[in-house]
Amino acid sequence: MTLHLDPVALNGAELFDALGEDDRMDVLRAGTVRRLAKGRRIFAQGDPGETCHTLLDGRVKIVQSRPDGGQSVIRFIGPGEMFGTVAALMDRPFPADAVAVVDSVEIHWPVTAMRRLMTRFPQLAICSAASAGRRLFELQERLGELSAERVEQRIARTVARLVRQAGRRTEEGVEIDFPITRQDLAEMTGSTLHTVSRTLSAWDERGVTASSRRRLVVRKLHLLLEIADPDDG
Amino acid sequence: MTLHLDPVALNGAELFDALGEDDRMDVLRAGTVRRLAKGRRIFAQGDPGETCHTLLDGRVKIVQSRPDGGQSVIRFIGPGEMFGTVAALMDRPFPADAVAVVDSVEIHWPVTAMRRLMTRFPQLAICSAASAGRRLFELQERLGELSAERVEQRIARTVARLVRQAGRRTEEGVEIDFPITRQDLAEMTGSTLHTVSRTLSAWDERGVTASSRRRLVVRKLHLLLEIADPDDG
DNA sequence: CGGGCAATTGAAGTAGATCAAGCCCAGTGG
DNA sequence: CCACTGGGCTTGATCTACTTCAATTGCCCG
Repeated sequence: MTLHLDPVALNGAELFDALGEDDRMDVLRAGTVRRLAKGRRIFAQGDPGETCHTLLDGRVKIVQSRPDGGQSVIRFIGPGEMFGTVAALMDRPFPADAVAVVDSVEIHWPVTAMRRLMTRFPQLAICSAASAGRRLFELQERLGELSAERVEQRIARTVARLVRQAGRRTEEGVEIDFPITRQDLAEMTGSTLHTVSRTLSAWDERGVTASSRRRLVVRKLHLLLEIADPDDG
Repeated sequence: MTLHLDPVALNGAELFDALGEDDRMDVLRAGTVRRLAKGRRIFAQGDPGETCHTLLDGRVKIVQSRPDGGQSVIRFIGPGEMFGTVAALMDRPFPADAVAVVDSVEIHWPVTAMRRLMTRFPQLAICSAASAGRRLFELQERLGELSAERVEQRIARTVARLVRQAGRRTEEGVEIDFPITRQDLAEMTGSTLHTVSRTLSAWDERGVTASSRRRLVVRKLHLLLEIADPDDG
């Protein structure tokens, strides 16, 4: 089965925004597009980083597992975002697993091909550096939060971030457009599913959110932001 | 007073390792070398990122201050490392302060000049992307630690990292070669100076470390690593 | 020699982890 | 169609590693 190759599919993809349509087509042809069934692991922590990926549709979770058996959710990838690229370009093993959380579509390139493309289109190299920079800043921010803020505040910030990344307006409010568990939230905030559960229950009570099994709707964003940033921001 | 411009001074500097001596000289000439008295602030959080820096000698602390008044020590920079570069290249304000913790020497370039240099020597661009990647991975690691490990373990890891970055062999053991306070350690581990003080006291007791005012010597590295990584690694 | 930054150390309080028990609901297969 | 099963969620009770508060000491530099 062949998926159609539409250069427009890459509109908004961070890696390709700076390229013209013709160039995009060349880049597309050098890669492989494939469907990913929900739950499918795209690469595993420790695998040699030999491929660069960009998500075209769906949602992918990047999870790091720690020696003690615990996991950390590093981030969720949305359409247009690349992943696995930094590791590949640095010839390092992947530092985390990548798992499709819903049925998704991605395109991927062997790192050798990507290097060739980057030589030909320096914009690609610059974009990928910028993307690394953005993530560096984001992590720095999260590091500061994690060491200074209380759990509720961290959960609020995390949910607010998810709203920005994956919020879909509904009549009820803004819904996170992919299934997310309390456990996920716990692993993103350095907490436990128990505490997350209690927190969400309390928020539901107050009408801030409406959460259910794998589903999260923010009904009063202003209140959430208030919790995330008490003395305003 | 003119500091002499010795291309060899840049040996081991991550940004320049890939360049020949002639090219290095060109790069050097485009920048400004200056001494930094201990305590001197090189740039401040929020300043427009208009300069790229590389430390030639000494030690620089990168500190983020949070809205609530607290601070996070993001990292310490040693000779050869660059700083402020990612922000500058992305046209973002600096996300943190940079402060010289001992008398130091740095070289810095206006970001416009650095962009020109990077076009001329693509290696510079690639190196700086790689450097961002390394730091990205390091932060990911720290994020995982911070959310999962107990304070003592985090302090141990942090000290172990400092030993790697700034350890100097002495007859007593390995000494961190710049002045560091309990407060610094607390801000690096997301803890308080009280807890750090108690922890170091306990370690001193056991002969793991020998700490005093702004000074830290690791006497039994194997024990420290044991604490940092209980079930081996 | 004195002023202030760094560090120590005790005592008390608490956020949130951990332990424990049970419930709810979406699939699955008979 | 209904019973079963297991993953996801809730909620109470207890426990504890840290923070916070408070006081004191000691070191270094001017």
